[in-house]
Amino acid sequence: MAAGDIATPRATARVARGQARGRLLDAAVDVIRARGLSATSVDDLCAAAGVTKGAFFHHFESKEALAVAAAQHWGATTGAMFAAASYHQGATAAERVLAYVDLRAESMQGPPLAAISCLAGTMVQEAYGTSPAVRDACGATILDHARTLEADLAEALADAGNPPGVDAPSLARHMVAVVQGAFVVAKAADDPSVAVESLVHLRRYLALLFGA
Amino acid sequence: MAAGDIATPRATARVARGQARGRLLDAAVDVIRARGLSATSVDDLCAAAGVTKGAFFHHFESKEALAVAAAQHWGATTGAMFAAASYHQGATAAERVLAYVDLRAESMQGPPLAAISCLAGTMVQEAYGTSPAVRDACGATILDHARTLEADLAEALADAGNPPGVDAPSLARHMVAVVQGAFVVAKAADDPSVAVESLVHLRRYLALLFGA
DNA sequence: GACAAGATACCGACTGGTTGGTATGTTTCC
DNA sequence: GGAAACATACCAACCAGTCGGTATCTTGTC
Repeated sequence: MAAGDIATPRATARVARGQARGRLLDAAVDVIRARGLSATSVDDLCAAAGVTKGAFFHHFESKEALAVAAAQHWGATTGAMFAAASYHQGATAAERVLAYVDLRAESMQGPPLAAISCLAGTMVQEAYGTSPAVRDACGATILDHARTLEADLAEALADAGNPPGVDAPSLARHMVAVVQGAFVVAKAADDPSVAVESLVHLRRYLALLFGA
Repeated sequence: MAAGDIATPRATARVARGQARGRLLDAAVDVIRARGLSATSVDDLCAAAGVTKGAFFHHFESKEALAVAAAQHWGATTGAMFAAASYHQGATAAERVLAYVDLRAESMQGPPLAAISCLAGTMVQEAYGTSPAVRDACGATILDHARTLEADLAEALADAGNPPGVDAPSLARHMVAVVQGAFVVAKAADDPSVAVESLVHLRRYLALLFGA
C-alpha cells in the first residue's frame, strides 16, 4: 500500500493480528459440534474464524492437530465454567451432586439442539477408529470431568452409609455417560426435552442412593 | 472374453450375482460403525463388500441413500435379535426388564471395543447437522427400539404401585440413553468395562424403582 | 529513541490426490 | 430379446497441505 492511500477496507472481514489461533479454536468448537469433524473442511474452519489457510497451518501442523487442540480447549473452557458454578455451594455433598445434575438439565433447555452437545463426546465416537490422538484428547477431557465429581460423590455415599456395590469413580463415569447418552437420544428424537427427562431419571437414581 | 477361453479367475474376489445389495448393507454396518459415516468413502464400502462402484450406484442412488438403508437394515437386524431373545421369558415384567439390561451388559463384554457400538447412535450425531434423511432414519431406529421396552416397563411400574413422576415411555428412552452413553464413555476410556459399569447402575436404578 | 536484523504472524495461489457421481459397455437371467 | 445386474473408465469438485512471499513485532546495539 503506497504512503498516502486511505485505509482500504478488505472485501472479506479479516481479524486482528495475534487472534487467529484463538478464533480458530472457538470456531472449531462451534462448527465441529454442529457438523462433525470429518464433515468439516479446513476451509470451513477458516471461513468461520475469519482467517486464511496460511494462518491455519501456521498455528496447527494438521487438521488433526487442530482437533486435538480444540478438544483440550473445550475441556479447559467447560472445566472453568463448572469450577466456577454455584452448585459447589450446597451444604451437603448430596445437595451439591444433585445441584450439578440440575445445572446440566437447565443448560439443556435454553439453546437450540445443535448447541446442546459435547464436543468431546461427539468427536470421540467419530475419531475412535481413525485418529488415536483425537480420541485420547477427547477421552481425557471426558474422564477429567468425571473425576471432578468423585469427591462429592464419595462423601455423599459415605453419608448414606456406603450402599454396597456402589463406588464413587464408577458412579461419576455413569453420570457423564447419562449426559452423553442424553445428547444422543435428544438428537435421535430431535427434541431436547428427552435429554432433560433422562437427567431427571439420573437425579432420581442418585436421590435414591443417597436417601436409602 | 472369446468363446473357448478357460474360466479366468478374477484378480479381485468378486461376489455372486444378486448379492450386492445385501453385502453392501452388511459392509456399511461394519465399516461405518468402526470409522464413521463421512470418513468412509464409497470406494471403501465397495472394497469391503467385494463389489464395484457400478453395483453400488445401481442399488443406491447416493451415499446418503445407502446410509439411510443401512440404518434401517441395522434396525431390522437388531430388532429381530431382541425380539427373539430369551429375556422375554421372564415370569414378571420386572424380571424381563432386568434380564434385558443383563443381555445388553453381556453383549458388551465379548467383542472388541470397535464392535460394541450402535450404528444408529454413532450416525445420528454425525448426520444431525448434515443430513436430515440419515438423522430421521437413525432416530426412528433408536426410538422404535425404546418403544419395544415400554410394555414391560409399564407393567413393572404398575406392579410396583406406579411410583410418582415415573412413566414408561420416558424410562424406556432413558434406558437407551444410558446404553448410548455407555458406548461413548467406553470409547473415551478405551475400555468396555466402563460401559458395563454404567449398565450395572441402570440395573440398580430399575431394581430400586420396581422394588420400592 | 533510532535503526538494523531476525523472528513471528499471516497471506493466497497452487498441487497432487481423493471423492461422490456418471456414462456407457457387458453379462446373466427369464 | 429385453430387462435387471453388474463392470470399467472417466470427470469435475473438493480436500488437506505446501510454498514463496509480505507485514508486523521484538530485540539487541549504540
